[in-house]
Amino acid sequence: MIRNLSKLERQKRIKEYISKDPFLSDKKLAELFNFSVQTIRLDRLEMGIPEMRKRIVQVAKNTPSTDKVKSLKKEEIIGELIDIELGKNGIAILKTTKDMAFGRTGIIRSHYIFSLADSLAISIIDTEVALTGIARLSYKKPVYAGETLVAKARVARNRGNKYLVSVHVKSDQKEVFTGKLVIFSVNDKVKKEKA
Amino acid sequence: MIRNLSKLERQKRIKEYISKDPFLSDKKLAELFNFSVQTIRLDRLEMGIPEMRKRIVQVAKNTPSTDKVKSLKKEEIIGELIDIELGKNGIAILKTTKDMAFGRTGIIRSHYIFSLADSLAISIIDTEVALTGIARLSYKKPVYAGETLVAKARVARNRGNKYLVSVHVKSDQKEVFTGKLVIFSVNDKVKKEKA
DNA sequence: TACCTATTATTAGCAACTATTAATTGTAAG
DNA sequence: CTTACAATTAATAGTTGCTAATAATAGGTA
Repeated sequence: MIRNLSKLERQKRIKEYISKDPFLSDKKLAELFNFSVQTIRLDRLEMGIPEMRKRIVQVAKNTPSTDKVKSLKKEEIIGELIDIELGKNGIAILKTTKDMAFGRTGIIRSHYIFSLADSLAISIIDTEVALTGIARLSYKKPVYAGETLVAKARVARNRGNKYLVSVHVKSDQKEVFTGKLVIFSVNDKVKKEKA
Repeated sequence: MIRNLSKLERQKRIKEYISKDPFLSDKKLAELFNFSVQTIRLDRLEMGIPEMRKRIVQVAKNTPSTDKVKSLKKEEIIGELIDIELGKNGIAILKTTKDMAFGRTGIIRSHYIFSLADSLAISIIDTEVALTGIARLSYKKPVYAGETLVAKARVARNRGNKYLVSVHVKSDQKEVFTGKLVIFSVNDKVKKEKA
Protein backbone atom coordinates (compact mmCIF):
# COMPACT_ATOMS: atom_id res chain seq x y z
CA MET A 1 0.00 0.00 0.00
CA ILE A 2 2.85 2.30 0.79
CA ARG A 3 4.07 1.80 -2.77
CA ASN A 4 0.70 2.56 -4.24
CA LEU A 5 0.66 5.89 -2.52
CA SER A 6 4.17 6.78 -3.48
CA LYS A 7 3.48 5.84 -7.05
CA LEU A 8 0.40 8.03 -7.19
CA GLU A 9 2.20 10.87 -5.51
CA ARG A 10 5.10 10.57 -7.89
CA GLN A 11 2.78 10.62 -10.90
CA LYS A 12 1.01 13.63 -9.52
CA ARG A 13 4.31 15.42 -9.12
CA ILE A 14 5.52 14.42 -12.54
CA LYS A 15 2.35 15.91 -13.95
CA GLU A 16 2.96 19.14 -12.07
CA TYR A 17 6.59 19.32 -13.11
CA ILE A 18 5.73 18.79 -16.75
CA SER A 19 2.92 21.30 -16.73
CA LYS A 20 5.32 23.81 -15.24
CA ASP A 21 8.13 22.96 -17.62
CA PRO A 22 7.13 21.03 -20.74
CA PHE A 23 10.78 20.88 -21.82
CA LEU A 24 11.70 18.18 -19.29
CA SER A 25 12.90 14.95 -20.88
CA ASP A 26 12.30 11.55 -19.29
CA LYS A 27 15.99 11.40 -18.45
CA LYS A 28 15.88 14.66 -16.53
CA LEU A 29 12.70 13.63 -14.76
CA ALA A 30 14.32 10.32 -13.82
CA GLU A 31 17.22 12.22 -12.30
CA LEU A 32 14.93 14.63 -10.50
CA PHE A 33 12.81 11.88 -8.96
CA ASN A 34 15.61 9.35 -8.57
CA PHE A 35 13.72 6.69 -10.47
CA SER A 36 14.65 4.89 -13.64
CA VAL A 37 13.81 6.29 -17.04
CA GLN A 38 11.55 3.31 -17.65
CA THR A 39 9.45 4.08 -14.60
CA ILE A 40 9.02 7.65 -15.73
CA ARG A 41 7.94 6.48 -19.16
CA LEU A 42 5.48 4.08 -17.61
CA ASP A 43 4.06 6.90 -15.54
CA ARG A 44 3.69 9.10 -18.58
CA LEU A 45 1.95 6.35 -20.48
CA GLU A 46 -0.44 5.71 -17.60
CA MET A 47 -1.27 9.39 -17.41
CA GLY A 48 -1.44 9.83 -21.14
CA ILE A 49 1.23 12.51 -21.19
CA PRO A 50 2.97 12.73 -24.56
CA GLU A 51 6.73 12.74 -24.99
CA MET A 52 8.77 15.89 -24.57
CA ARG A 53 9.05 16.62 -28.28
CA LYS A 54 5.33 16.47 -28.81
CA ARG A 55 4.78 18.68 -25.80
CA ILE A 56 7.16 21.25 -27.20
CA VAL A 57 5.34 21.12 -30.52
CA GLN A 58 2.06 21.67 -28.69
CA VAL A 59 3.43 24.69 -26.91
CA ALA A 60 4.83 26.05 -30.16
CA LYS A 61 1.61 25.50 -32.06
CA ASN A 62 -0.36 27.10 -29.29
CA THR A 63 1.34 30.37 -30.16
CA PRO A 64 -1.32 32.43 -31.88
CA SER A 65 0.33 33.39 -35.13
CA THR A 66 0.37 37.11 -35.56
CA ASP A 67 -1.69 37.11 -38.73
CA LYS A 68 -4.41 35.05 -37.13
CA VAL A 69 -5.18 37.57 -34.44
CA LYS A 70 -4.80 41.00 -35.88
CA SER A 71 -6.51 43.25 -33.40
CA LEU A 72 -4.79 42.20 -30.23
CA LYS A 73 -1.38 41.03 -29.22
CA LYS A 74 -1.32 37.96 -27.03
CA GLU A 75 -0.62 40.05 -23.96
CA GLU A 76 -3.65 42.16 -24.56
CA ILE A 77 -6.15 39.35 -24.29
CA ILE A 78 -7.80 38.72 -20.98
CA GLY A 79 -8.13 35.01 -20.44
CA GLU A 80 -7.02 32.29 -22.79
CA LEU A 81 -8.06 32.19 -26.42
CA ILE A 82 -9.16 28.65 -27.15
CA ASP A 83 -10.51 28.84 -30.64
CA ILE A 84 -11.09 31.58 -33.12
CA GLU A 85 -12.55 32.01 -36.55
CA LEU A 86 -11.82 35.55 -37.61
CA GLY A 87 -14.91 37.49 -38.48
CA LYS A 88 -17.19 34.76 -37.21
CA ASN A 89 -16.79 33.47 -33.69
CA GLY A 90 -14.40 32.63 -30.90
CA ILE A 91 -14.05 30.98 -27.52
CA ALA A 92 -12.00 32.12 -24.54
CA ILE A 93 -11.54 30.80 -21.05
CA LEU A 94 -10.78 32.63 -17.82
CA LYS A 95 -9.95 30.90 -14.60
CA THR A 96 -11.11 33.22 -11.89
CA THR A 97 -9.05 33.78 -8.77
CA LYS A 98 -9.44 35.53 -5.44
CA ASP A 99 -7.62 38.58 -6.78
CA MET A 100 -10.54 39.21 -9.08
CA ALA A 101 -13.16 38.94 -6.37
CA PHE A 102 -14.65 41.00 -3.60
CA GLY A 103 -12.82 39.90 -0.49
CA ARG A 104 -15.95 39.68 1.61
CA THR A 105 -18.06 37.47 -0.60
CA GLY A 106 -15.64 35.95 -3.08
CA ILE A 107 -17.85 37.17 -5.90
CA ILE A 108 -15.94 38.08 -9.03
CA ARG A 109 -16.06 41.77 -9.84
CA SER A 110 -18.17 42.41 -12.87
CA HIS A 111 -15.54 44.22 -14.87
CA TYR A 112 -13.39 41.08 -15.06
CA ILE A 113 -16.20 39.32 -16.84
CA PHE A 114 -16.72 42.30 -19.09
CA SER A 115 -13.00 42.37 -19.84
CA LEU A 116 -13.08 38.75 -20.93
CA ALA A 117 -16.11 39.36 -23.14
CA ASP A 118 -14.82 42.62 -24.53
CA SER A 119 -11.34 41.41 -25.43
CA LEU A 120 -12.73 38.27 -27.00
CA ALA A 121 -15.19 40.30 -29.04
CA ILE A 122 -12.41 42.54 -30.28
CA SER A 123 -10.20 39.55 -31.06
CA ILE A 124 -12.62 38.01 -33.47
CA ILE A 125 -12.95 41.14 -35.57
CA ASP A 126 -10.72 40.68 -38.57
CA THR A 127 -9.09 44.07 -38.67
CA GLU A 128 -6.06 46.09 -37.64
CA VAL A 129 -7.71 48.08 -34.88
CA ALA A 130 -11.09 47.48 -33.29
CA LEU A 131 -12.86 49.71 -30.79
CA THR A 132 -15.90 49.13 -28.65
CA GLY A 133 -18.68 51.62 -29.30
CA ILE A 134 -21.83 50.61 -27.48
CA ALA A 135 -22.44 47.67 -25.20
CA ARG A 136 -25.35 46.11 -23.39
CA LEU A 137 -24.40 43.84 -20.58
CA SER A 138 -26.46 41.53 -18.50
CA TYR A 139 -25.09 39.73 -15.47
CA LYS A 140 -27.25 36.67 -14.82
CA LYS A 141 -25.66 34.99 -11.85
CA PRO A 142 -22.83 35.81 -9.46
CA VAL A 143 -19.52 34.08 -10.21
CA TYR A 144 -17.33 32.92 -7.36
CA ALA A 145 -13.55 32.88 -7.26
CA GLY A 146 -12.23 29.58 -8.56
CA GLU A 147 -14.92 29.07 -11.17
CA THR A 148 -13.78 28.76 -14.76
CA LEU A 149 -15.56 30.98 -17.21
CA VAL A 150 -16.11 30.02 -20.83
CA ALA A 151 -16.90 32.89 -23.14
CA LYS A 152 -18.37 32.39 -26.59
CA ALA A 153 -18.57 35.28 -28.97
CA ARG A 154 -20.28 35.47 -32.34
CA VAL A 155 -20.51 38.17 -34.94
CA ALA A 156 -24.25 38.64 -35.25
CA ARG A 157 -24.26 41.42 -37.82
CA ASN A 158 -21.74 43.28 -39.87
CA ARG A 159 -22.39 46.41 -41.86
CA GLY A 160 -19.30 48.14 -43.17
CA ASN A 161 -16.96 48.74 -40.28
CA LYS A 162 -19.68 48.18 -37.70
CA TYR A 163 -19.96 44.79 -36.05
CA LEU A 164 -22.55 43.53 -33.62
CA VAL A 165 -20.96 40.86 -31.48
CA SER A 166 -22.90 38.80 -28.99
CA VAL A 167 -21.04 37.20 -26.14
CA HIS A 168 -22.26 34.50 -23.78
CA VAL A 169 -20.27 33.58 -20.71
CA LYS A 170 -20.94 30.35 -18.91
CA SER A 171 -19.67 28.81 -15.72
CA ASP A 172 -20.29 25.11 -15.32
CA GLN A 173 -22.84 25.05 -18.16
CA LYS A 174 -24.84 27.86 -16.58
CA GLU A 175 -25.03 31.23 -18.22
CA VAL A 176 -23.64 33.94 -15.97
CA PHE A 177 -23.35 36.80 -18.41
CA THR A 178 -24.52 37.90 -21.83
CA GLY A 179 -23.53 40.96 -23.74
CA LYS A 180 -24.11 42.67 -27.04
CA LEU A 181 -21.23 44.77 -28.18
CA VAL A 182 -21.08 47.11 -31.12
CA ILE A 183 -17.52 47.20 -32.31
CA PHE A 184 -16.02 49.42 -34.96
CA SER A 185 -13.10 48.34 -37.02
CA VAL A 186 -10.71 51.17 -37.61
CA ASN A 187 -8.88 50.16 -40.70
CA ASP A 188 -6.91 52.51 -42.93
CA LYS A 189 -8.65 51.05 -45.94
CA VAL A 190 -12.10 51.73 -44.55
CA LYS A 191 -11.11 55.28 -43.73
CA LYS A 192 -9.86 55.91 -47.21
CA GLU A 193 -12.93 54.40 -48.82
CA LYS A 194 -15.19 56.58 -46.75
CA ALA A 195 -13.16 59.73 -47.31
CA MET B 1 14.31 16.71 -63.69
CA ILE B 2 15.54 20.09 -64.86
CA ARG B 3 15.29 22.51 -61.98
CA ASN B 4 14.90 26.10 -62.96
CA LEU B 5 16.21 27.17 -59.56
CA SER B 6 19.69 28.42 -58.96
CA LYS B 7 21.33 27.50 -55.71
CA LEU B 8 20.90 31.01 -54.34
CA GLU B 9 17.25 31.18 -55.28
CA ARG B 10 16.58 27.84 -53.72
CA GLN B 11 18.25 28.86 -50.49
CA LYS B 12 16.27 32.07 -50.44
CA ARG B 13 13.06 30.15 -50.83
CA ILE B 14 13.99 27.60 -48.20
CA LYS B 15 14.56 30.48 -45.81
CA GLU B 16 11.14 31.90 -46.60
CA TYR B 17 9.42 28.56 -46.26
CA ILE B 18 11.03 27.92 -42.90
CA SER B 19 10.25 31.36 -41.57
CA LYS B 20 6.63 30.84 -42.56
CA ASP B 21 6.47 27.33 -41.17
CA PRO B 22 9.20 26.37 -38.71
CA PHE B 23 7.77 22.85 -38.47
CA LEU B 24 9.12 21.77 -41.86
CA SER B 25 11.61 18.90 -41.68
CA ASP B 26 14.45 18.53 -44.15
CA LYS B 27 12.62 15.60 -45.68
CA LYS B 28 9.51 17.65 -46.37
CA LEU B 29 11.57 20.49 -47.75
CA ALA B 30 13.39 18.05 -50.01
CA GLU B 31 10.05 16.85 -51.33
CA LEU B 32 8.77 20.38 -51.80
CA PHE B 33 11.81 21.53 -53.73
CA ASN B 34 12.49 18.21 -55.45
CA PHE B 35 16.07 18.12 -54.19
CA SER B 36 17.75 15.55 -52.03
CA VAL B 37 17.68 15.76 -48.26
CA GLN B 38 21.43 16.22 -48.26
CA THR B 39 21.22 19.28 -50.44
CA ILE B 40 18.64 20.81 -48.13
CA ARG B 41 20.86 20.12 -45.14
CA LEU B 42 23.82 21.69 -46.91
CA ASP B 43 21.72 24.74 -47.63
CA ARG B 44 20.63 25.03 -44.01
CA LEU B 45 24.22 24.74 -42.85
CA GLU B 46 25.35 27.44 -45.27
CA MET B 47 22.60 29.74 -44.09
CA GLY B 48 23.07 28.86 -40.44
CA ILE B 49 19.48 27.71 -40.02
CA PRO B 50 19.08 25.26 -37.13
CA GLU B 51 17.33 21.94 -37.42
CA MET B 52 13.57 21.64 -37.16
CA ARG B 53 13.55 20.52 -33.54
CA LYS B 54 15.58 23.48 -32.41
CA ARG B 55 13.37 25.81 -34.37
CA ILE B 56 10.29 24.40 -32.68
CA VAL B 57 11.92 24.84 -29.29
CA GLN B 58 12.66 28.46 -30.17
CA VAL B 59 9.04 29.08 -31.08
CA ALA B 60 7.85 27.33 -27.93
CA LYS B 61 10.22 29.23 -25.65
CA ASN B 62 9.10 32.68 -26.64
CA THR B 63 5.51 31.71 -26.23
CA PRO B 64 4.20 33.36 -23.09
CA SER B 65 2.80 30.64 -20.87
CA THR B 66 -0.90 30.45 -21.44
CA ASP B 67 -1.95 30.14 -17.83
CA LYS B 68 -0.40 33.47 -17.05
CA VAL B 69 -3.60 35.41 -17.40
CA LYS B 70 -2.87 39.04 -17.46
CA SER B 71 -4.75 40.05 -14.39
CA LEU B 72 -5.82 43.56 -13.78
CA LYS B 73 -4.66 45.02 -10.53
CA LYS B 74 -7.32 46.63 -8.43
CA GLU B 75 -5.38 49.87 -8.12
CA GLU B 76 -5.17 50.15 -11.86
CA ILE B 77 -8.83 49.71 -12.35
CA ILE B 78 -10.59 51.60 -9.67
CA GLY B 79 -8.68 54.79 -10.04
CA GLU B 80 -8.77 57.25 -7.19
CA LEU B 81 -11.92 57.99 -5.29
CA ILE B 82 -12.07 61.76 -5.02
CA ASP B 83 -15.44 62.42 -3.51
CA ILE B 84 -18.33 60.30 -2.49
CA GLU B 85 -21.80 60.77 -1.08
CA LEU B 86 -23.13 57.34 -0.30
CA GLY B 87 -26.37 56.55 -2.09
CA LYS B 88 -26.15 59.71 -4.16
CA ASN B 89 -23.07 60.38 -6.21
CA GLY B 90 -19.30 60.09 -6.49
CA ILE B 91 -16.24 61.12 -8.44
CA ALA B 92 -13.19 59.05 -9.33
CA ILE B 93 -10.09 59.76 -11.35
CA LEU B 94 -7.97 57.40 -13.40
CA LYS B 95 -4.65 58.32 -14.91
CA THR B 96 -4.26 56.15 -17.99
CA THR B 97 -0.95 54.57 -18.89
CA LYS B 98 0.53 52.65 -21.81
CA ASP B 99 -0.14 49.36 -20.01
CA MET B 100 -3.84 49.99 -20.42
CA ALA B 101 -3.63 50.71 -24.11
CA PHE B 102 -3.37 48.84 -27.37
CA GLY B 103 0.30 48.82 -28.25
CA ARG B 104 -0.32 49.72 -31.85
CA THR B 105 -2.51 52.76 -31.43
CA GLY B 106 -2.11 53.84 -27.82
CA ILE B 107 -5.87 53.78 -27.43
CA ILE B 108 -7.04 52.72 -23.98
CA ARG B 109 -8.81 49.38 -23.96
CA SER B 110 -12.48 49.77 -23.31
CA HIS B 111 -12.66 47.51 -20.29
CA TYR B 112 -10.42 49.82 -18.30
CA ILE B 113 -12.92 52.61 -18.71
CA PHE B 114 -15.77 50.28 -17.84
CA SER B 115 -13.87 49.12 -14.78
CA LEU B 116 -13.52 52.69 -13.59
CA ALA B 117 -17.21 53.34 -14.14
CA ASP B 118 -18.34 50.04 -12.68
CA SER B 119 -16.29 50.19 -9.53
CA LEU B 120 -17.29 53.79 -8.90
CA ALA B 121 -20.94 52.89 -9.40
CA ILE B 122 -20.65 50.06 -6.92
CA SER B 123 -18.81 52.25 -4.44
CA ILE B 124 -21.59 54.79 -4.15
CA ILE B 125 -24.22 52.18 -3.29
CA ASP B 126 -24.65 52.24 0.45
CA THR B 127 -24.64 48.53 1.14
CA GLU B 128 -22.50 45.59 2.15
CA VAL B 129 -22.40 43.90 -1.19
CA ALA B 130 -23.40 45.36 -4.55
CA LEU B 131 -23.51 43.53 -7.82
CA THR B 132 -23.87 44.77 -11.34
CA GLY B 133 -26.91 43.38 -13.11
CA ILE B 134 -27.42 45.13 -16.40
CA ALA B 135 -25.37 47.80 -18.06
CA ARG B 136 -25.56 49.96 -21.14
CA LEU B 137 -22.30 51.44 -22.21
CA SER B 138 -21.50 53.99 -24.82
CA TYR B 139 -17.96 54.87 -25.82
CA LYS B 140 -18.02 58.34 -27.35
CA LYS B 141 -14.40 59.06 -28.18
CA PRO B 142 -11.15 57.07 -28.08
CA VAL B 143 -8.96 57.77 -25.07
CA TYR B 144 -5.19 57.80 -25.49
CA ALA B 145 -2.61 56.64 -22.99
CA GLY B 146 -1.60 59.49 -20.71
CA GLU B 147 -4.98 61.16 -20.57
CA THR B 148 -6.59 61.55 -17.16
CA LEU B 149 -10.16 60.35 -16.89
CA VAL B 150 -12.71 61.86 -14.54
CA ALA B 151 -15.71 59.70 -13.80
CA LYS B 152 -18.88 61.04 -12.25
CA ALA B 153 -21.56 58.67 -11.06
CA ARG B 154 -25.03 59.46 -9.83
CA VAL B 155 -27.84 57.31 -8.48
CA ALA B 156 -30.67 58.08 -10.86
CA ARG B 157 -33.29 55.78 -9.36
CA ASN B 158 -33.59 53.49 -6.41
CA ARG B 159 -36.34 50.96 -5.87
CA GLY B 160 -35.76 48.48 -3.13
CA ASN B 161 -32.43 46.80 -3.67
CA LYS B 162 -32.26 47.94 -7.28
CA TYR B 163 -30.26 51.01 -8.18
CA LEU B 164 -29.92 52.73 -11.51
CA VAL B 165 -26.59 54.51 -11.65
CA SER B 166 -25.52 56.72 -14.49
CA VAL B 167 -21.83 57.33 -15.05
CA HIS B 168 -20.18 59.95 -17.22
CA VAL B 169 -16.48 59.81 -17.95
CA LYS B 170 -14.67 62.85 -19.27
CA SER B 171 -11.17 63.47 -20.49
CA ASP B 172 -10.14 67.10 -20.69
CA GLN B 173 -13.74 68.34 -20.39
CA LYS B 174 -14.88 66.13 -23.25
CA GLU B 175 -17.19 63.22 -22.66
CA VAL B 176 -15.56 59.95 -23.69
CA PHE B 177 -17.93 57.46 -22.12
CA THR B 178 -21.39 57.23 -20.60
CA GLY B 179 -22.99 54.28 -18.98
CA LYS B 180 -26.15 53.27 -17.24
CA LEU B 181 -25.75 50.50 -14.72
CA VAL B 182 -28.37 48.60 -12.82
CA ILE B 183 -26.85 47.54 -9.54
CA PHE B 184 -28.35 45.28 -6.92
CA SER B 185 -27.51 45.48 -3.30
CA VAL B 186 -27.37 42.04 -1.76
CA ASN B 187 -26.82 40.47 1.60
CA ASP B 188 -25.01 37.26 2.39
CA LYS B 189 -28.09 35.40 1.17
CA VAL B 190 -26.66 35.05 -2.29
CA LYS B 191 -23.59 33.40 -0.94
CA LYS B 192 -25.60 30.89 1.04
CA GLU B 193 -27.81 30.04 -1.91
CA LYS B 194 -24.80 29.18 -3.98
CA ALA B 195 -23.10 27.15 -1.24
C1' DT C 1 42.80 16.38 -69.34
C1' DA C 2 42.58 18.12 -64.81
C1' DC C 3 39.97 20.91 -61.82
C1' DC C 4 35.94 22.79 -59.62
C1' DT C 5 31.27 23.11 -58.03
C1' DA C 6 26.96 21.28 -57.06
C1' DT C 7 24.61 17.55 -55.92
C1' DT C 8 23.71 13.08 -54.11
C1' DA C 9 24.89 8.89 -51.53
C1' DT C 10 26.71 6.33 -47.71
C1' DT C 11 27.91 5.45 -43.20
C1' DA C 12 28.26 6.07 -38.27
C1' DG C 13 26.38 8.08 -34.39
C1' DC C 14 23.17 10.82 -31.28
C1' DA C 15 18.87 12.11 -28.52
C1' DA C 16 14.63 10.99 -27.21
C1' DC C 17 11.74 8.53 -27.78
C1' DT C 18 7.88 3.83 -28.65
C1' DA C 19 6.90 -0.89 -27.97
C1' DT C 20 7.69 -5.25 -26.25
C1' DT C 21 9.49 -8.75 -23.38
C1' DA C 22 11.72 -10.16 -19.48
C1' DA C 23 13.96 -10.02 -15.05
C1' DT C 24 14.05 -8.38 -10.26
C1' DT C 25 12.20 -6.89 -5.90
C1' DG C 26 9.05 -6.09 -2.10
C1' DT C 27 5.25 -7.46 0.24
C1' DA C 28 0.80 -9.05 1.36
C1' DA C 29 -2.27 -12.97 1.51
C1' DG C 30 -3.28 -17.81 1.46
C1' DC D 1 6.73 -20.20 4.14
C1' DT D 2 5.57 -19.91 -0.32
C1' DT D 3 3.06 -18.06 -3.80
C1' DA D 4 0.99 -14.36 -6.24
C1' DC D 5 1.07 -9.80 -7.63
C1' DA D 6 2.33 -5.05 -8.34
C1' DA D 7 6.01 -2.03 -9.02
C1' DT D 8 10.21 -1.31 -10.77
C1' DT D 9 14.09 -1.89 -13.68
C1' DA D 10 16.48 -3.84 -17.61
C1' DA D 11 17.22 -5.15 -22.20
C1' DT D 12 16.33 -5.10 -27.01
C1' DA D 13 14.68 -3.57 -31.46
C1' DG D 14 12.89 0.05 -34.18
C1' DT D 15 11.67 5.20 -35.21
C1' DT D 16 12.50 10.23 -36.39
C1' DG D 17 15.26 13.83 -37.49
C1' DC D 18 18.91 15.06 -37.20
C1' DT D 19 25.03 15.91 -37.21
C1' DA D 20 29.39 14.90 -39.12
C1' DA D 21 32.41 13.01 -42.18
C1' DT D 22 33.57 10.94 -46.39
C1' DA D 23 32.91 9.54 -50.90
C1' DA D 24 30.87 9.19 -55.41
C1' DT D 25 28.85 11.39 -59.51
C1' DA D 26 27.65 14.81 -63.12
C1' DG D 27 28.54 18.95 -65.57
C1' DG D 28 31.05 22.71 -66.90
C1' DT D 29 35.40 25.41 -67.42
C1' DA D 30 40.27 26.57 -68.16
